[in-house]
Amino acid sequence: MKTGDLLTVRQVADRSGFAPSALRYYEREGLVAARRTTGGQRRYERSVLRRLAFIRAARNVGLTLEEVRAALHTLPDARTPTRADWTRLSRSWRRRLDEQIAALSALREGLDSCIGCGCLSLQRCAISNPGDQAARQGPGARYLPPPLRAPARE
Amino acid sequence: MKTGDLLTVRQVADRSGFAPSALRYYEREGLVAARRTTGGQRRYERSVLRRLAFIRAARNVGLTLEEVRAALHTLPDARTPTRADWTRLSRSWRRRLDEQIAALSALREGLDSCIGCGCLSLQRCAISNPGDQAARQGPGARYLPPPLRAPARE
DNA sequence: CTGGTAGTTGAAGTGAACTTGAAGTCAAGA
DNA sequence: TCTTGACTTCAAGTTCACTTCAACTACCAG
Repeated sequence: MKTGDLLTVRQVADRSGFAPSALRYYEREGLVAARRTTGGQRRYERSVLRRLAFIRAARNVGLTLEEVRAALHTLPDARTPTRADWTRLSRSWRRRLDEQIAALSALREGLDSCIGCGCLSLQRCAISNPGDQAARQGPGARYLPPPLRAPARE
Repeated sequence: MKTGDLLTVRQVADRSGFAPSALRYYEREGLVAARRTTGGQRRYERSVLRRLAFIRAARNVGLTLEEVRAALHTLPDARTPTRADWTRLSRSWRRRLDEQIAALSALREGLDSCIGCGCLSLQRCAISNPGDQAARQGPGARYLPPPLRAPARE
């Protein structure tokens, strides 16, 4: 199982926590790259692990793959990204986290004062109408997607 | 457009913010109920609005429809749910919100101390491994889904 | 009674993020 | 060299929460 300092797909899968199928998918989507053996098998550089850590972190924070791709495209192709590169990338998450925490806190406030008291009003409820975008006139509020969950255990 | 005190699908859609198609979907899924006219058209009782407010709130908090259905099934069929019924239902959200906020805060801590400093480690990073479920051996960490977002504006 | 808007159904489509399956190829230890 | 397990590709399937479509029917103001 010696492969110089290049990693097989299984090794990367084991160390990153992503399934091989996900790694192939990410490659198709341009999120990670791999070299090939003469026989066409993937061989990953070690730096892909940090990249994958970034991807997982970003997903956990709630970014879509599209956003992740955009972020990764701001990294230099030529050289291995430095600490400063990663720091710059992660700065935008900080803001996002702050916003998400604020949103959830608002919801919790609303829970105490609104649903907790039983008023659960369509017009004013902070939970059914977060951010006080109360009773949108148009086509009505769109889908507001899923949250951060505990990692699957099984 | 007078319909006694029963509401048409359009009226419910306008007042709840859900599209008619979503209302039909929820009915198929057993989340809301409607009576029918002799011609087969839906007529909703006013109480469906509170039920829908509950559904939207739960979705915003991040519950799946499956979980919402489970929650709604604990409501009494016979009588109109009381404030106490709704309060009981919403209590579990409180816990969920607390957990989500805690998770995000942990992520933010991790951001400052881990990615912020450039260490971004697969083994220890609080962001790529939330809750310190570090480096799961098995099939690897599963998909950890999207966040709470700002409501669509368009 | 007529016309037009609003409503009905069932089936199929959407999009994100992958997974699964079939059919075949490569790598490496014995 | 053989064999076995790891790997390859491409296409299709999965889940969630709906939306869209086609074809048809109901409701009700005039």
